[in-house]
Amino acid sequence: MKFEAITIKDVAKALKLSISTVSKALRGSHEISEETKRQVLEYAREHNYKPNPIAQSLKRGRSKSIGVIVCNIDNNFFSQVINGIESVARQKDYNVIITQSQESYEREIANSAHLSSRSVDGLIISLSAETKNVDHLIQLHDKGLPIVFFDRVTDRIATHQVVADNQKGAYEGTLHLLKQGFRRIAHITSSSSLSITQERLEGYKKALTDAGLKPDARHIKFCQHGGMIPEETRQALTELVDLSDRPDAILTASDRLSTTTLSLLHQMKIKVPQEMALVGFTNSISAEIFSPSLTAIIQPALEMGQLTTDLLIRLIEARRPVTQFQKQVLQTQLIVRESSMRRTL
Amino acid sequence: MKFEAITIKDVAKALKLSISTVSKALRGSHEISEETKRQVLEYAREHNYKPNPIAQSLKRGRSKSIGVIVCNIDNNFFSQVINGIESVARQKDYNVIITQSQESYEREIANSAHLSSRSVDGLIISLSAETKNVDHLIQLHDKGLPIVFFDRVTDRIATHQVVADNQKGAYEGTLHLLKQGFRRIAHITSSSSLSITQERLEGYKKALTDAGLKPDARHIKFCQHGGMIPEETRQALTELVDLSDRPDAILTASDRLSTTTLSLLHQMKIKVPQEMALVGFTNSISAEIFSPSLTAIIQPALEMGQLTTDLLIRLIEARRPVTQFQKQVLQTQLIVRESSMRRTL
DNA sequence: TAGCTGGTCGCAAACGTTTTCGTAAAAAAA
DNA sequence: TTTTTTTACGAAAACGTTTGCGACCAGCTA
Repeated sequence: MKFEAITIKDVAKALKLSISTVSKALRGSHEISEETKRQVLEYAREHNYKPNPIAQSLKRGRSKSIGVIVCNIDNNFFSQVINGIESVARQKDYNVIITQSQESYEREIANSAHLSSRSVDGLIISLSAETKNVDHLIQLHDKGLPIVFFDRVTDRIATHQVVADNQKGAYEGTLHLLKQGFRRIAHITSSSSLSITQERLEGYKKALTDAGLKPDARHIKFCQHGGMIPEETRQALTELVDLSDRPDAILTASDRLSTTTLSLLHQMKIKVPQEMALVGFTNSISAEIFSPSLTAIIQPALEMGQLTTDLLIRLIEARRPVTQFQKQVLQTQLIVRESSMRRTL
Repeated sequence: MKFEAITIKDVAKALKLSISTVSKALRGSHEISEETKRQVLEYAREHNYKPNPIAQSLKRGRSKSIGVIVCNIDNNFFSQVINGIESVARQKDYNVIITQSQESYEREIANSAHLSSRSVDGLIISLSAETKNVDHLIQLHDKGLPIVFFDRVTDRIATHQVVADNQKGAYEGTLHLLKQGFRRIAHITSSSSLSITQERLEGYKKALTDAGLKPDARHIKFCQHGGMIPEETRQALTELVDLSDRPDAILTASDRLSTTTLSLLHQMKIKVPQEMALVGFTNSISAEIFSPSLTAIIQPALEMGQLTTDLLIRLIEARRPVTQFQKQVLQTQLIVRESSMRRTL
């Protein structure tokens, strides 16, 4: 199977011009007469000439593609972010190559190596739950690969970051539960090494403290694999439920954790919100039709993707080394629904 | 910003060998002595030499990447298919470039053109709801680009197809509703031009006919945009609800249609399943925690992605033109939950 | 007339590989 | 020893572009 395309050489031969003349004409060089340009452009259009992007990449040393590493595509938050990435990338004529780490450190390393060897011009990444060490990214960054982080970021690499205001989001979610009268509020969160985990945890603690409550370590459960292993979440929830002073509400820190927790509560026949209220970070488009409808802390996922990509492309196309880096912080939104109501609506 | 990598030339210079010797040594050619090979391999490993894939692509005329066009990534069915695609592609060392048509014919054309100009070695596609004409794909296929269809297929191009047994799936879903005692069963489906729409419609009709009921055209609603425009689904549902002999059950034909319909029923304060039962084609991982939990016809999405990719790669790597094409039909699975129960569980 | 200037265009190198072919030296056969 | 074969390597072309530079010609100036 061969896919034969017309090349610049064919155009040159047909028009009895040199290859370089054709090339310059196509790029509108001033060295070429208007008449010749017209001929070339016309012939190219008629015969549907498209420059071979691979040859261009080789020549220019840029591939016009960006790599993306997310933990999982099968998740509304990330798929929405990717929608944002794609929209900006397409508009600026970049390709997007998406890979999934599945929350695995190994796969994150493999993916980043693979992407860089595929000559992406830049990398967008949200760290995996297992990742504690970012040396693999530091190496790439030191070699000159532009990187922008979103969501799960690290300060060990000097570059742009795009995040939600996680602390505030968690604070508001917790505050809402407090206002509803819940007092023993637990927190199921992701790997403790993640930036989002730390920030959300702080917001959670701060809300409790501000309300005169003391955060209880037994009420805080970490899922090192970010909920990719269901058993992990089950374990965390079971421990909470078995506590002598069982919590009356839970704040979950991620999309997958939220849906898994709700699902497990169903299985355990624990009534939500009567026996256990729930507020979760989630961008699930179905949160409204959950049973009960789920009070959600929503991140502006689309915007995050767009902003991240915009920053990355600026980095890629910068003429001189960039030394000033931004940390963009976007606001979350709390949508109150049944799962956090003191009395069912 | 430049990303400097070590090239074969650097290796040659360092070892005082010619470029061709190094190249052959790296590929384990028999015409290079064991000693030289050892040296080259060692040096390459130590200095982390990676062949430049762009140069290789240019030389070989293959890019080791495959393009994917789906209507939407933000959807469990497609994201699971993509998981399948990715797993096989990665294993065979292919890159995957994912694009979304958003159910738009225009975008499908633009994406296919873009992907082919980006020199993908093959294309995986599930047609958009708006697509009635596949000339753009025929052109690419005629030029020699291997294509494999999944889910929403067309017979106008002679190539492999991977689909679910849509007719049987719809038949079983409808039959289940009938067995539960529902008699006025409506069907909300996608664009009538889609293969899946036709097949599911047939299954639905056959189940009714086999039960001695006559399919009623007023009970069948098409959404030309596949539910991407919420208003479209609302319109369809409203018309059904306003019928003098209002249906007592609905079979929805796609992931998005199912969740949207359930959501709209909530908004309309129509009790499910008491006033309106619901069975839907969906791969949503949250169907179990919907309110009520949603009876689902599940497609083996992961397998579909894997099979599709396997077939495509075989096509790409075929030494001689392939003339025998397969239509792989995978079985669906019906998961009965509350939304289709005559009496709530 | 001789020298300059602009305007057009082509030559050739370069990007990093792979691969065909040629060739020197070493080994084997005569 | 001479001839043939084998072994091990290098030169160069090719993939499709882009681009610096030189060549050529017309028209102009002095």
